[in-house]
Amino acid sequence: MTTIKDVAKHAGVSVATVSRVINAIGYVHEDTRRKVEDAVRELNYTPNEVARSLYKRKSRLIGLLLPDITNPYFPQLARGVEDRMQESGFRLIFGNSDESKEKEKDYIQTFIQNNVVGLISSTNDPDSSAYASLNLPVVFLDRIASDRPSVYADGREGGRLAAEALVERGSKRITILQGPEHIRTAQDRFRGAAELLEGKAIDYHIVHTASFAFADAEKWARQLFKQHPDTDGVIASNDIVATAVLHEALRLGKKVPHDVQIVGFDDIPLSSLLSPALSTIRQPAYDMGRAAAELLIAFVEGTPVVNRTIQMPVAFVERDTTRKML
Amino acid sequence: MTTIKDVAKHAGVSVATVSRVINAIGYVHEDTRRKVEDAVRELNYTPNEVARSLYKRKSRLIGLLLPDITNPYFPQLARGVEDRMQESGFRLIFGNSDESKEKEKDYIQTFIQNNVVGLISSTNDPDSSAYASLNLPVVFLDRIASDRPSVYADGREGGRLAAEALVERGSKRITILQGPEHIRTAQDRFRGAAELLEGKAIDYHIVHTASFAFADAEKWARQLFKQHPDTDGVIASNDIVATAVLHEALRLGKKVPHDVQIVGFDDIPLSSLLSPALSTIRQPAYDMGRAAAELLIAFVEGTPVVNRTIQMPVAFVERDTTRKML
DNA sequence: TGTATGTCTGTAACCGGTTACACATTGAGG
DNA sequence: CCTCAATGTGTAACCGGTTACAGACATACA
Repeated sequence: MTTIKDVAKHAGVSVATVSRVINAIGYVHEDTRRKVEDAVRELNYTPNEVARSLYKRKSRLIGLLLPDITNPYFPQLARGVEDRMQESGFRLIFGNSDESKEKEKDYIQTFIQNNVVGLISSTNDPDSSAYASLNLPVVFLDRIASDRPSVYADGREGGRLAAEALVERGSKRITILQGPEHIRTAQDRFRGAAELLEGKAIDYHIVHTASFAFADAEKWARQLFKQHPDTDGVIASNDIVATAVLHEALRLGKKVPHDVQIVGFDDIPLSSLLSPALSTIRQPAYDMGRAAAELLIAFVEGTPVVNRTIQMPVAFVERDTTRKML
Repeated sequence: MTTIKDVAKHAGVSVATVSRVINAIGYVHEDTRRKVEDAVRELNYTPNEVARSLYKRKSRLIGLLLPDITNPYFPQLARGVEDRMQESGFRLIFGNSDESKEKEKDYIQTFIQNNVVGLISSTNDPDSSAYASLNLPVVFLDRIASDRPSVYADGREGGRLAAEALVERGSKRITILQGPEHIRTAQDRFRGAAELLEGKAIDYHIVHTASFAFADAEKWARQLFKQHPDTDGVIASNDIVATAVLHEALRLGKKVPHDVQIVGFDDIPLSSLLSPALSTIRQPAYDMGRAAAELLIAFVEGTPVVNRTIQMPVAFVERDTTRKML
């Protein structure tokens, strides 16, 4: 690899001068600058980021920690983060945490060891000491942290919208699948839906669920229709679970949306491709990723930040698992 | 941050000794070792990877370059890579190339600047100079490079299996959606299918497609049924395209699989969730990711490697877009 | 003419590790 | 008791950048 010394020798100047040229800092004579630039070009030189990072104690790397990139919701978040970071010349060190504190700690550890300048995380426990003790800017994505920077969607409004959609379209006996208790955003959705139904004095039941995995979701779907066979409206905790419910309903010979209406949450790409296509509450995942990146960059670069927590809007996406309104 | 100097002072030894203890290299007296270990624990010290990387000119970082993590096929590859790398203590710098040579070069550049020890890439042009001139181990994933390490699925056999499945199940007028011409694996699938149909002297048509994106796929699906309305069997270049074809067929009022049979390629998670569920040729994406990581690790660590190119088996997954055989 | 200021450049210390080398100590074997 | 190898430890150079500082020179101004 060619180093700054090679360039210096080739251009007949000192390394300090080369450094000044590359970073466009301090005084450099026009002629000298040209000589150095020529040398850089001829030797095809690019500075070693590691050496830079060592001296400055700062890299151009950002840590990104997601539960599981295989879950169709997260690639969009990741892509949003990546695109925005890329625009400002930051690169991502990426890890799947599988919601394991152990793995999370491990990753945070190596992030620090690699001098990352910031961290974006979708952890279930933003208030854990692992984050509090970090003297690095951290942005929580799709998660809510008390009093720490975060970007998330308005789950409560989403829950409300889902419930409202079902009620308006005539569901009388609604079942809410309550998402994992340890995920605050999931609980917000649940709360929003429950509040609206309470307000309208509509009868509803709750089925508890503990994860967002499809394999588990099938189990809860079966349980749902066994416990509440006369349900005519289901609010699922996300689109994966909604898909499982849809499948189970069809398997039981129910007509969707005639016999049962179903509303999901997230609007993952899959949702529009199902038959019938899934009605759902859309979260702007890609934009949330971008927003989180934007926020982190502001912290890293010391730009003043007005809103440290950003709540993104949600919207009801009407497809074919809810009845058409006249 | 606590450095090796702090530990040395705290333990009353030199930095060299601390280094020896951490790396378990050279002679260190038992008592000294304990003192150092205590100091490490008390100060909660972890070595700075950047400094290490600078001296050794090698990091514990691997570059991973995928076209687009948002495409549901790639997260599984990525996850396979990540899991295997994680087991050996390597971390990933991740980038989306969008099949753009520009972005690819950019990423490769910064990978090198960050002293990555290896690179896994799903590029469309493995033989480009950008890779040839690299003096880094590179493994091509889901792509075929002439004479360079790569991991991919047996596309030709896959194409053959797809065609065979349709023929066995009675399709007489088959249309093959030929995938993007610049993607070798896609062409292999096409070739495999065409060969089998030639062999059986079955009439078939070809519709050209240029990408794997869903929006485009819908267009080709419409074109397909317009140009060949009597088609009773479709071999799609991947599951995304197959999904679009399925939608279009249903929209046109065709019964699937009675009127038209459809076979996809990849077996992305979506496929089993469609109604009717998609019959497809399964590629073991997760395992391919793992295999690529495994191969790269062997190169990095200098382990002798017997097979530099690994072809993974494919299998026909029978679901509901093909007729049941008796 | 003397001094201050601005321009230009190089030397060397520094970032936090690793390791070559020198040196001291110990124990075994003759 | 001497020699030699094995063991244990520290000093300092090195990785490839950045930057504080000093010195040289030119120009402006009193």
